[in-house]
Amino acid sequence: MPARTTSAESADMPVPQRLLAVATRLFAERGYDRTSVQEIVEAAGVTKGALYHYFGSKDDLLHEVYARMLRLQQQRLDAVADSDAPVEERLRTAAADVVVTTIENLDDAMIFFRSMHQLSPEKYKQVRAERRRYHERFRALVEEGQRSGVFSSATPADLVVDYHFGSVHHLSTWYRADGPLTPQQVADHLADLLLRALRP
Amino acid sequence: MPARTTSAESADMPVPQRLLAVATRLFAERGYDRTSVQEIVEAAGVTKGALYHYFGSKDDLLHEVYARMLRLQQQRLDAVADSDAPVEERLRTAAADVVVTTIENLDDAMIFFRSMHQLSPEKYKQVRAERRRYHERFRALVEEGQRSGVFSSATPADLVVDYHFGSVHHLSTWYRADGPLTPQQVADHLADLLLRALRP
DNA sequence: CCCGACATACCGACTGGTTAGTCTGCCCCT
DNA sequence: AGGGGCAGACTAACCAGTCGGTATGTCGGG
Repeated sequence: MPARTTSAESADMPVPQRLLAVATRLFAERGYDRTSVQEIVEAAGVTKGALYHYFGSKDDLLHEVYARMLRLQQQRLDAVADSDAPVEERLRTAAADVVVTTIENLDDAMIFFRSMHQLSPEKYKQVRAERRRYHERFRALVEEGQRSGVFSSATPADLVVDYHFGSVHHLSTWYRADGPLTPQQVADHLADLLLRALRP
Repeated sequence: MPARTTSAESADMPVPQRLLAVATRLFAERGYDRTSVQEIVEAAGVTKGALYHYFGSKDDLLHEVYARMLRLQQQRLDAVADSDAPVEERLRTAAADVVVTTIENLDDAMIFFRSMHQLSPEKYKQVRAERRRYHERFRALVEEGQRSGVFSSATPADLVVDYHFGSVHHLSTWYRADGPLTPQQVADHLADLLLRALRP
């Protein structure tokens, strides 16, 4: 048993998942470019043969991380946006939710915002498109509130959304699990800042 | 005259500056790891000998970009924070100013937030330390306003600052020079959002 | 006024090491 | 007995950094 691996990425997990879990961690720690395929397979306790048996390329591994993250967040946003609570509450919930899920998957988020441009051009395009869909759904909430007068229209909805997601990206830079605030507390604060900025 | 280069990075600029300008552009376009020293020297119209005559390593080139950016922004923040305008106005000016200078040096900013972790450990530490100094100066403004009651204390100053700088980081992802808003307009909007979020 | 000594600026071939991805084949399960 | 799951050696392409060499310039002394 060489080079200790973290908790659940050990021997009992099926090889494909194990590879993905290890790759996620290493990409987050060292970055995509600086992580060699050799390092990944060693940490997963297999060889290159296994990796290329399940994945077409190193790039595929990265893409999987994105697909997983995008699926999760889009799903959760849709659920919130489709509810029939007042728009104020829907936005607050959505804004806080994306913060919590980002913190809970901080490795994925780190990779997302730091290594996105290292995807192959076509996969990059695809990820951008899905990202935009998410973004637009969120913006629709802001616009709805602005039209109905619940939110101030002083700032274009686009900018408001970019403002908020900027802080979400930024989370992986400063949030520490051993810090004083729980994910939920951070989320509540950030959602609160957004809603306060939007007060008429 | 091979491979057209952009405007001012051409033959009349002294070699060291030219190398730095070209490297900045390429790092922003393709990322640090994916830009080879060979590509840099070719685009600058010199050879490796020249590059290693002026710079100790590829890493040095990256560090220069950071040093330039940090110097500029710290200088501007200090000037604003030291003025004797009301804290509300000082914060608004500082918040808008960092947005404008970030947009005006979008390549540098892109590199900053995407390639920082590719610096050698000691240079990385140094950059982080200077960055923290900047951050703290900014936070002091928020805290001052909170103590004097001009700003709401609902959110810890730390979080407020991270919220705002998140959006600044994010700028290089979405801001386009050919978009509808001028840098100053974006800056005013973002500063406004910050100040509005801080209303008591 | 010229000559040699030394320096600065740069060239470009080379090296040692690393990398993603391939291929052949073994092993085990069905 | 046949195929999925994997091992591990191999290859071809790079890459950062080095090094000996050259061209141009500068300066002091005879």
